Amino acid sequence: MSPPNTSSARRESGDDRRIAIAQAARAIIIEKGLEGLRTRDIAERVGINIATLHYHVPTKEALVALVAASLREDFKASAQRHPRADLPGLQQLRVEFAEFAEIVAESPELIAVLSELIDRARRDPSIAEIILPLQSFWTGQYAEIFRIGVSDGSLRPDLDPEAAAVITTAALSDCWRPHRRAQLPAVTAELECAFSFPSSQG
Amino acid sequence: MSPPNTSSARRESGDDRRIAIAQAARAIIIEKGLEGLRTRDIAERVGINIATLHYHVPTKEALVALVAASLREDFKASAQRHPRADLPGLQQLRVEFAEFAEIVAESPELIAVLSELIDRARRDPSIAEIILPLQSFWTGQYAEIFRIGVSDGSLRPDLDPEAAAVITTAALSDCWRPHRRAQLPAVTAELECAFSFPSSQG
DNA sequence: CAGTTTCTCAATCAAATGATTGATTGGTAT
DNA sequence: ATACCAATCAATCATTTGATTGAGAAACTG
Repeated sequence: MSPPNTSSARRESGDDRRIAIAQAARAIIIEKGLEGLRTRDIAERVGINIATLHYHVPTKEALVALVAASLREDFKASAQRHPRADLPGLQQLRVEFAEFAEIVAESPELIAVLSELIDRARRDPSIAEIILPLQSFWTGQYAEIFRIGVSDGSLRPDLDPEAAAVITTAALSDCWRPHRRAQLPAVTAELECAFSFPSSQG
Repeated sequence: MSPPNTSSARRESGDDRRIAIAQAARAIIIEKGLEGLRTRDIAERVGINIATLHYHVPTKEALVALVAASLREDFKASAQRHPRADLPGLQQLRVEFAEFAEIVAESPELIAVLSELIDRARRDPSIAEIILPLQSFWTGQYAEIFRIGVSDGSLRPDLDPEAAAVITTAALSDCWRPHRRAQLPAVTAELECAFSFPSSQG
């Protein structure tokens, strides 16, 4: 039994290990898709043996669920930032768009992992159970902003908050993709025009 | 060498074979994703030997490209239907939405194949080369309708056709997914409101 | 410290996977 | 009928794949 490379290194805790495994899996999904995700490649990237990987995450299915859970954790972290509840709806929308643009800039490739998991969610209820509520939550936040905007008169009175939220999140997601990224500013500007109330422009 | 199951069956032509292979692959992608696409499963579904599959489509990569090409063929077939060029922009938009709803109803699961290929396009230039032009073409059609609508006054004069087209196609694609399908009518209605010119409502 | 639990590893397993080989069959032209 | 080419097949290959086993090390606990 050869000693660890760093002879004085403590073992990572189980939780830290699983975080490292999830991060490695995410990186590989970005490169090769779920299609190319291999347990050995993950183990290698983390710097552990394949059996160790299985010790911490017993099946490949559990591994994909771990990736989904790690996305949920990330999402939770960014959901802690509250929108400025004192601002008119239209202003809140602008703030959300600016924050979204920041996320895209910080994590340009996260959409690849998300998209793969959304595709898998259709086929795998355990992934759907994690991913779909994230989507709903995100859409729900926009719906709430739209309701506020309709109430305060900064957004169109005939606007359907739920439908507008779907349109918005769909458009933003599409602009997260590499070949659409350059269009994000134009798309957010158009969304603002589309939903704002012309007689209360401000 | 055992005789074929249907002793009087003619051999299929190479083109017919490849069509059958593409269709079988599409069906399997819907069930299992690209992740679960296996050459032997395809061969079995078509009713041929694995070596025969390789005879017609030499590599798995070529197989995925064949699937993408078959989507392109489908798309071409539906792109033959011309929009009513004599109608105002807003009316054309309504016609497009109605036709889109028909496609969704006819081919509810096509989005799964499309989505998997869009994900792969990011990682594989040969797929991107097929899939991205399809997307651009679709978006371009909406942009053209928006330009017409701005000109004829049925749509908002401050509307950005390209951005509006991205928003529209993104929202429609999202509503093709199973968990969003019920929202398609509300979303198309909201898109109409968002882009129409209030003083020329008709 | 000793005992127990957790974690890690190399080696291995059984099956799957994309692909190949060589023989045979089907189809066509002369 | 023959020759040639296209297509098909069973058998096979080499490698990969998710997962397991059993021994040993590391960490924890009393």
